[in-house]
Amino acid sequence: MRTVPSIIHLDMDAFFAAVEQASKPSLRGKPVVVGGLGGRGVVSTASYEARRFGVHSAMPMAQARRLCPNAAFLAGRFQAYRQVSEIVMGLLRELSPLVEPLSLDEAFVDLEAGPYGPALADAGPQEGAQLVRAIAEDLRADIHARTALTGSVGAAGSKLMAKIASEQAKPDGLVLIGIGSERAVLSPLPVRALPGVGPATEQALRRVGLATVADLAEAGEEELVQLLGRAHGTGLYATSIGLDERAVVPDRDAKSVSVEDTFEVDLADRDVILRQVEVLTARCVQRLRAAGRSGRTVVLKVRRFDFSTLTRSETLRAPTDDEGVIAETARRLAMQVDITGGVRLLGVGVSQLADFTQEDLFAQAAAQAQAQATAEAGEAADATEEPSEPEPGEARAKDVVPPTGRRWLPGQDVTHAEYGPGWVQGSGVGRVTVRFETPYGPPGRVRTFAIDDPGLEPADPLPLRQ
DNA sequence: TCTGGGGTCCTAGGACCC
DNA sequence: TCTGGGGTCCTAGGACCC
Repeated sequence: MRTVPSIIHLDMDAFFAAVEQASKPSLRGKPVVVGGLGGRGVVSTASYEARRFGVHSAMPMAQARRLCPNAAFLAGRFQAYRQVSEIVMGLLRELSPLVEPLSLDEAFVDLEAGPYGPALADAGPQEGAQLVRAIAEDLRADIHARTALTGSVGAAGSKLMAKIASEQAKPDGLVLIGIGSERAVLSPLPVRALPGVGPATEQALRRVGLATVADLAEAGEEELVQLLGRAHGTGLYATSIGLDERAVVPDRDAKSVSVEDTFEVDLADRDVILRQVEVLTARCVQRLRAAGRSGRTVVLKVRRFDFSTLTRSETLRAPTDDEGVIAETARRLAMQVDITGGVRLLGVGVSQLADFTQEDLFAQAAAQAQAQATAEAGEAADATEEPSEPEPGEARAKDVVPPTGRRWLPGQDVTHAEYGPGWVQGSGVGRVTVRFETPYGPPGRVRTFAIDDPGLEPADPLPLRQ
């Protein structure tokens, strides 16, 4: 048991949207919505200005446009977000080696394992809390100095309470929850405020009259297990009384790698679907290899026209990172699913990951043998089918990039030979509109070009601070 | 113009082994 | 001859999180 609130949770405020506003001076103080821009896109992050119109994460983009037509709607720039994230995580690692990132914009830090650990251990509850407060305020100031962004920090004696504290600190704030005051803080909260309680659990609890965290604590472990099952029930009961002993764990290895695409138009043709499965596999394998991993279980995900979702998986005899093997497996799985009515999403994933090292030569050999076998099996199967050549110019869904010209996405970084760095404000009917400004200057001017203007090129994101 | 993409963890049934 | 229980792996689905 800690005597000092030495676990902190950092949560950057409206992260993606805030990076956009920091990058693009003309958008500061204005509603900004980052997300999928296609007909089936959803909001990833809305700036606080856009939230005032009711726009929020996971909302269909079409609805966001209706609610806030004057917002800037931008595609995500993950390269930029990653760059900023690395700076922020670096600042956290100065506080402790125990940094556990939850996403690009969120992390736990255990201060006791870092340079302030001894001081925190020696301090009484009062000075300890003061020290944590000072550390956290310095951190927030450093983050702003280095990235021009704000983050909110919660500090407490457990991950659970630190996370709840950072939620209360938003935006741009700091909240400490003193050791011993956990239950007082938790009790009045709606169950939905607890991590792990989503719409389904909230409903299940509401049906038996449990609405607040105090209600859960009063109901007791027995009843919650009855209601929600062993793991969820015991976990939720512990949570309701403020019990959480989980350690801050850095460097967690990924357990799966997957890639998926929702298509602008449902796919109805089996051959088109198989082609897309291959495209997805290529992307999946690229990421798998980049991570230096191999996988043993191949998973195909299909979302049908009616949004019903199914997965089919196959476990190989040995882990592999061979694109041919994984593609053949995924294709085989895709042959098994009923596609009547059309398919709106396809995904390919790999799990049961292993590190590919020298001692895996056996596994590699086995994988190759398997590849051989499945290729032959595939040929045998194909022979019974009518192999249909893809028609040239056949309408293939989605990400088939137009053969000529480039696709300019709103928000994208560009540079022009004459006008310098800027970003794409919009494009259509053969034109692209660019605003020329940088994170370091005043709002810039807009110019319009032909989409194939030879002076215009995609560019890397600029750092937010010079 | 209904509903993204990348993950984690849990449950449950059947196969298989001891 | 009849009856069994536990552990692990595989597969499918679902809840949840950011």
